[in-house]
Amino acid sequence: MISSQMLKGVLEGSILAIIQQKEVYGYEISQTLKGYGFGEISEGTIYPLLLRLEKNGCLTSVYSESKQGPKRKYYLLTEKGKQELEEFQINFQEMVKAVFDLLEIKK
Amino acid sequence: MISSQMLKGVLEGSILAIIQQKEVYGYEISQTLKGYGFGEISEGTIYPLLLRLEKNGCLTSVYSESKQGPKRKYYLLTEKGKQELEEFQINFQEMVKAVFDLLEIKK
DNA sequence: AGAGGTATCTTGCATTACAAGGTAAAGCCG
DNA sequence: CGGCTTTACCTTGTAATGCAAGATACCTCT
Repeated sequence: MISSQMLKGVLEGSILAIIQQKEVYGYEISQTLKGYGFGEISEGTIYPLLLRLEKNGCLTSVYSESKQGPKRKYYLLTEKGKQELEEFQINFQEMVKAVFDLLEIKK
Repeated sequence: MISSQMLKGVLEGSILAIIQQKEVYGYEISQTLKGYGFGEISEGTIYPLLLRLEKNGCLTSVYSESKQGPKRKYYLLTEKGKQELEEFQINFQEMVKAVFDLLEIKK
């Protein structure tokens, strides 16, 4: 499982990426992340992060009824959110390159 | 430049990797990291991290005179440090795979 | 003596993942 | 109906860690 420290700064971008793909709600995001191999991400992690991004202007949200439980809060990327996501992708690749360059030398 | 949050959990492993390659001292590590594209890593970041790893049992250190300045503190990996480094490599690759899988879908 | 580069370390702050817990709606089953 | 499970959202407090800022000290060159 991915260490909690290694997730910092990566989780936010990953969640933006999930939301870009389709309209989702918080609880669904935690399931999706698990499916991609992120392991069990606590709801105590996801909800504050979503609220932060919304307050931030990266996301907007809409409440919607559900047939099998309480209301769901669906999220959508704003223009700013899309920009953030692009910056994240560039940043992430840069970081991965730096670490790989470093690790490869010892082979 | 790589965001500060994205470094968390990555920097420790990267420093272990540098030390494995050769005996180095703290100040030199900051130069090396810059060379690999990590950007300017503050000494307020590196020294506490090194002390932590040493207290941790991952590193040992030796003071050595220098001809061009104050004494240098050289670091060496212990057996435990090598194990940590290997775990980091596995963990890091797992994380990168998860994020890449996620990002790739939108293409 | 003074300036600048080398080298180590400490203190306090900001960010962020998470455990733990709280609230509530819908369905199922006895 | 009454209790259990699942779904769904949120809050509070804690731990980890990168960093700015600053302190200390050695060496060389002018």
